[in-house]
Amino acid sequence: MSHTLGIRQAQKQKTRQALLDAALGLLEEQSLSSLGLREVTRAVGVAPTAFYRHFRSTADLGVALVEEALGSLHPMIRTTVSTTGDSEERITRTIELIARHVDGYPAHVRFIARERHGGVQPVREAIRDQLARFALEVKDELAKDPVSAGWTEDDLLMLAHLYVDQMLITASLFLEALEGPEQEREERTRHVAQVATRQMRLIGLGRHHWLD
Amino acid sequence: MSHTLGIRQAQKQKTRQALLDAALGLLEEQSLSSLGLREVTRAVGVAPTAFYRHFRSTADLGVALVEEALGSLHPMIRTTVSTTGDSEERITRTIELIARHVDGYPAHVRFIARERHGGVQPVREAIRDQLARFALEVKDELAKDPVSAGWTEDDLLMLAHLYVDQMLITASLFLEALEGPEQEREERTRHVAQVATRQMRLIGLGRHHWLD
DNA sequence: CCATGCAGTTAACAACTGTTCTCTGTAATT
DNA sequence: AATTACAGAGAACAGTTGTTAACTGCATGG
Repeated sequence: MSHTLGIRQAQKQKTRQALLDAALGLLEEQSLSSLGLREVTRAVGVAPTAFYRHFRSTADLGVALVEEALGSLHPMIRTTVSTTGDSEERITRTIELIARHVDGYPAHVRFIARERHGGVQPVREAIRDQLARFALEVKDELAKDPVSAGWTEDDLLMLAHLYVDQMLITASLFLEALEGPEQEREERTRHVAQVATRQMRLIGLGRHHWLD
Repeated sequence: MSHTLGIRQAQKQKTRQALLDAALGLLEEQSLSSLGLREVTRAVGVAPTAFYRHFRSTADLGVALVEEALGSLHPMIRTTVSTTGDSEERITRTIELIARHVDGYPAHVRFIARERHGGVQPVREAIRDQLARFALEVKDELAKDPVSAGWTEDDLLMLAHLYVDQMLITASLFLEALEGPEQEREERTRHVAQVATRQMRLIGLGRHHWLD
């Protein structure tokens, strides 16, 4: 069912993506609410008016960026949480996967962390919705685990939210470590991983004794 | 040692505070990186150039706002964490205190949540430093608790950070509940409190079984 | 009581912003 | 082959921005 786009539509998507990429770059040093439409088009090398062919406003572009940054992440979440092995192994693998993701898409991570509580309402809402979806997916995976026997849906969901928030905080800390001076980078990254691992371990302990 | 300010200095501090208040108000609907100096002075009813008598830039004003929003919070933290009673009582009281604080200073809470990962580096750093101080204070209080016997300093600190982050997330959720439509407000607030309580309880459980 | 310091004002600057309208070239459709 | 649709260019708009300079009035310290 994948219809090959005509030259026309292909070129359009290309500039659209260029706008998204340029915006993401500019957002390393500012927030979305101060991102100007002209600023973005200038970075791409296109006329300011061309912007309107793709987005109604920078807020609209922000929502598209949320889609790009989080939309493609769902399969990864599912496979990560449902990975086999004892809980210690699972924690190590999860932390490692977060670190790898931050390494691969630092601008995406920064954008989500920055705009989650940022000044643009539609973007905040889009992020909140995506994270709620993540929490639901994590909940479903948690439910499959024998440890979750006897848990109510509500309790599973509150634990899922705890995990999701914790993963976001960890990702943001990894990012800060990356932004620091090169020589401290490795040590800071290791430190973040070590702390995050123990926090996850502690939460896991609480999980095991929840029904006592 | 409190020297009564002259008429001159008193008036200066008055306008300075007016600038801070106006900025905090304007920041409800945008981020600091898009806050204009003229915008602030206009809201106060003062000439744009007067701004420079108090702050070098809006980033500088942001740092001052961090001080105002978090600086006065330290005594509260100490007394809260060190409050007596069993852990269930302590959790209830902590959540209630957070809710009360968000109710009393919503703009401050919003500002911290928004700019913690925001686009202005000096402000991010100021918030990070203050939160690190909080974590240290929480650590000190945790250390006094008999439950912490045998814990390493590192483990106490990682738990303290977990608590601080959790408190911030909870505060932000309370704020979102406040911002919603009036009729849902009470129920949403109750729901946030309920989830946060159980998350704290689960972390507390993990804490008790940490040395197993 | 007079001289100084300084919070706040006024005016002007070049540079920037979002948005509208009109136009052009060319891929897509008929 | 002729027509249409539409991504992008270009120019112009009124309004905004941060920053500088020179000023005014008044509380303060000698």
